[in-house]
Amino acid sequence: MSLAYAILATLASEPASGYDLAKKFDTSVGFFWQASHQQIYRELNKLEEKEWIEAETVFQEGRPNKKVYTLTTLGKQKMIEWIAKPGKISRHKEEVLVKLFAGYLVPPRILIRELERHRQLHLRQLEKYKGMQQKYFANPPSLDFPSKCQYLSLRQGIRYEHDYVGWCEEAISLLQEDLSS
Amino acid sequence: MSLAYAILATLASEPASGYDLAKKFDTSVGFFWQASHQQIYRELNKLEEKEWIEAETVFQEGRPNKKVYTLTTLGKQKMIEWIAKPGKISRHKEEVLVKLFAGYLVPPRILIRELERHRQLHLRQLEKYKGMQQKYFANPPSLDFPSKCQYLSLRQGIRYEHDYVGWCEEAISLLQEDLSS
DNA sequence: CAGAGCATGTAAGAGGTTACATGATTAC
DNA sequence: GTAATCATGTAACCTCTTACATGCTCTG
Repeated sequence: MSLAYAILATLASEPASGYDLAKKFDTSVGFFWQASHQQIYRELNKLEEKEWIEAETVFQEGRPNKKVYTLTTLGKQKMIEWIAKPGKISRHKEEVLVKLFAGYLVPPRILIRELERHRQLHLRQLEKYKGMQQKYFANPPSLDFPSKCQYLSLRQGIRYEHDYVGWCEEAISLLQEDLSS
Repeated sequence: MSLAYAILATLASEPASGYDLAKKFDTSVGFFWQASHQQIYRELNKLEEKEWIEAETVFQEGRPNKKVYTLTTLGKQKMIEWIAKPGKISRHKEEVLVKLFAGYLVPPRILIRELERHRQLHLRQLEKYKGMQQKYFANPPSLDFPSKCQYLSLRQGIRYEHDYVGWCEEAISLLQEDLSS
């Protein structure tokens, strides 16, 4: 059900087509929710049927026409109700940790190599987020309420990636003691 | 596919029944991978068919019989191959952040209340993990290789929860400035 | 003229959730 | 006697991923 609300949340700030949404799910909204274009188009049809959003076809020259979706009053109301409703704690799934859990089956250097790879992937993500922070949210206390909300989403991403990199380093250095075997 | 490997990883350390596995997915393995008993039983059948695991029925008095699963040589080999194969970065989905992203639709106090709830849930989780760390992994450098691997999984959980609590506090204190509206 | 970007979809299958179903024993 | 624990499953449904499918324009 959360995908529906992630779409509504995005449409709340401005109307968008399925294609636009797919792009946002690769960047901004993508910090905390991912969805492929296939999922998005399917969900948009469902939401339109329920009349939480409405579509307007925009004719374009030199480009395919697009259907631009807008949040309806009903949709906005449903979004507000959902925000106010206490939510469950999100448990995350980490493939690397599954590997590590049975990591004693392979020589430590294999694990270290994989952890090093992940360290670099997360480091790259961290740099990207930090760049965005500097560019769009230079002075947090001066932001208006809507911007603060989105700034705090980005802050989560930054903290998470920073911490992940730290954990990789801790893990690598502990495993290095067993490198002889 | 990862659920299969999460089960194999668990069976690698000791044979277990579906019921035993379900319990572990609520505790230790549950730090980084969650699964319901329905999923587990379905997956166990698939893995038995592929001969990655094998079952032995254990007759019990006063209790229902159980099927205890063991990793086969093939299963162990598949697990080792999977560990060595470079994996993708796991992106996490955070419902609270979807709420925050459209959080300007509701008064700040609603958001603060929800963030406070999550702060407490994660704090409780953190205390639980810290307790486990003290109990089972008091002196990390002295641990053997297999224990180190499992210790590092727990460390991730601890870091994650600690950081999450920190983010909640940061978010709450920033939003408190808008509390008048 | 090749490749990237715009724009929208279908179909199959894997993964995951919720509800239903049974039945014995043990602890309070 | 009520609830929790042990033990295993089926069925329906929803969500998510991967692959396939089309066709136009703009940039290099």
